[in-house]
Amino acid sequence: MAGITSADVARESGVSRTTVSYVLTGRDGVNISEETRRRVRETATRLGYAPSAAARALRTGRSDLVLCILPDWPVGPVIETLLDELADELSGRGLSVLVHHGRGARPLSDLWRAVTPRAVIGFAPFAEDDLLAMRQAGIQVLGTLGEDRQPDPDLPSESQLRIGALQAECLTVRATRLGYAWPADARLAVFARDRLRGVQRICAELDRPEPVVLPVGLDVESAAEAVRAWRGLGITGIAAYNDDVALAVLAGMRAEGLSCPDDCAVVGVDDVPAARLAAPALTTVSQSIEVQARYLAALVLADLDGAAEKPGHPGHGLHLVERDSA
Amino acid sequence: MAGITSADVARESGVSRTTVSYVLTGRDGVNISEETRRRVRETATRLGYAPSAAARALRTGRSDLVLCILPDWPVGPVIETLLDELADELSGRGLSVLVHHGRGARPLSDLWRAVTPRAVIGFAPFAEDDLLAMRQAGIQVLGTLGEDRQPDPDLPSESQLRIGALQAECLTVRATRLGYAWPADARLAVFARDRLRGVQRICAELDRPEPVVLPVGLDVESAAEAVRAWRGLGITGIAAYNDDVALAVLAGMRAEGLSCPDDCAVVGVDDVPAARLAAPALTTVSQSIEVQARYLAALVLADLDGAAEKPGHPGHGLHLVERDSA
DNA sequence: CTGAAAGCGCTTACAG
DNA sequence: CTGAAAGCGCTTACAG
Repeated sequence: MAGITSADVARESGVSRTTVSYVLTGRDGVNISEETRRRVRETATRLGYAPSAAARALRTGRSDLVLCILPDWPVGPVIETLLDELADELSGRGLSVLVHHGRGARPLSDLWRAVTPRAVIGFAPFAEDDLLAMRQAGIQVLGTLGEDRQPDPDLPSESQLRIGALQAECLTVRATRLGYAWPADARLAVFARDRLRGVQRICAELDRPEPVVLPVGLDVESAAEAVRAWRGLGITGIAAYNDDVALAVLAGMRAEGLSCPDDCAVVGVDDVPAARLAAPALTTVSQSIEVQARYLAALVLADLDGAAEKPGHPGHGLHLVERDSA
Repeated sequence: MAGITSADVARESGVSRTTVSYVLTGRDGVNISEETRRRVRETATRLGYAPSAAARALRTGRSDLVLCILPDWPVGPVIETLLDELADELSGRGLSVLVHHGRGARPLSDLWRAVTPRAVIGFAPFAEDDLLAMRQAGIQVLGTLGEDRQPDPDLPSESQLRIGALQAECLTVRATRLGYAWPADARLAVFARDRLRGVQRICAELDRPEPVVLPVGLDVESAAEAVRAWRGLGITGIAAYNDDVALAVLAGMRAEGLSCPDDCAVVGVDDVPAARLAAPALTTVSQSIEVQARYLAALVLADLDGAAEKPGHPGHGLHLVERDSA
């Protein structure tokens, strides 16, 4: 039992709970003597008083939390960094970021009610009724990239598309026929689909043949098999779903005695630490996390402040990191 | 405003709020006709009623949340998987896992009050007063590996020690003098220290010279510099802080024209996907996440059930994954 | 400038 | 078998 309530602070400092509340929540409108304010604050810290968030949430209908809903698989260092930066950005305004892994696997509905967050940021689309309920409860709902409209599941994400396009633009400089290394983990298919479409779009624009899609697991065997197949088709450029998959392709080529980029070029996505350390160093598409995090934070804060106009979208912040593999 | 309260459900189904509460929280002690139960439940779902977690938390002083406090840097795939498994394990009992990144950087005190969690799991030591306050509030506080005692910051973590020891045991088979590849990121020093101590302990036991500690950043340059220095000292086995650092060492050796494991063996930690894809495939120490997650979940649930005895510790679940680099 | 009082939505003894 | 009522701790019109 922590047990220190605002009533304790009031009694101890000889004022009413009203005054305690006014002093502690910092309402400037009310005139309270500087002396009283000082005394209340002093008592509060002396008693170790911290307001009950549950009571406050019940009363005001809102907490100081921002809830991030992640998919139910390990999201990798990029998202992790994003979360971290977002938390930093928001903590200055008294907002805490809470992350829930496992969207999809576990029911979401209870969670946002349990937290009554100020905003919810989804890293994968929400179910229609979840979305509606959150909106009705007055919660700000944001998509990954600050897309305020709920992304239509059938509509490709513009930034995923851009990722694939950047990969293809890089590869088509030297390669005519492209391969696409599809991730083995089925849960990644949503993103893979859109990235692949980006590759396809560029191929179509340049009148190149369709990219040949092959699944690549995170082991040498699986990758070597794909590499052999691509090789047989005369393919000399591979766009991989992400760096992990790209690293597998590199290992597969090595196992097959092929040299990169001479025999075949490879481009990844994410720029994980291992990318620059690979042999050859991996060319990859990187997202500038800071920009993204700052934009997300700005959106949340704009809503918090009841700002009329939203901050402008900073663009996708994607760029190619050219190294040796392509 | 969602606005559907238990009162609405009560009115709509012609019973009192008491009855609604009894039916929905599933108290078996009270005798309520099956017919009434059915009607209440039906009305609740029809109206889309979900109890206010804030009110429930205020009333009972407890929510159905388990709060995990992570350090303020990207924790890597191992912890991510652990979190995910833990969430799965706990969701069966109606508990949701919420993760907070950024321990240290941002104030913790407000957070656990805002969430009133059932349990808090810390992946880095808590401040003494935070710990005290949480215990006082009746919150179960657990360490990373289910260590129920608050780890003494000056006392090495037994499992970190074991990690280093496993690395050293593997390397000392062939190498006499060892090097330790220390992570460039200062925030990792807490763990690096204990892993290094594990290496030192084995070296001492075998009457080998002290390992030579050198910082290694996640780039070829930095690693190559360290490799040259170790080389000059006649060192032929390197224990790396984790797989990322080990990959850097491998890249550094490659840059220096050295061959692994012939010129020098390397052992990492974590078994990230890139480890098995490296050239040569990286020998590494792996933690069995499932065991760890299940144990953590069991601890939380035992407390929830008011069990007298705690589940037995499953051991550290560490093992060496032998591949080609050592 | 400060206090008494209502009410957020729930759970739970307690009385019928 | 079911309901009226208290109370969790807070905020905030409202009245002095």
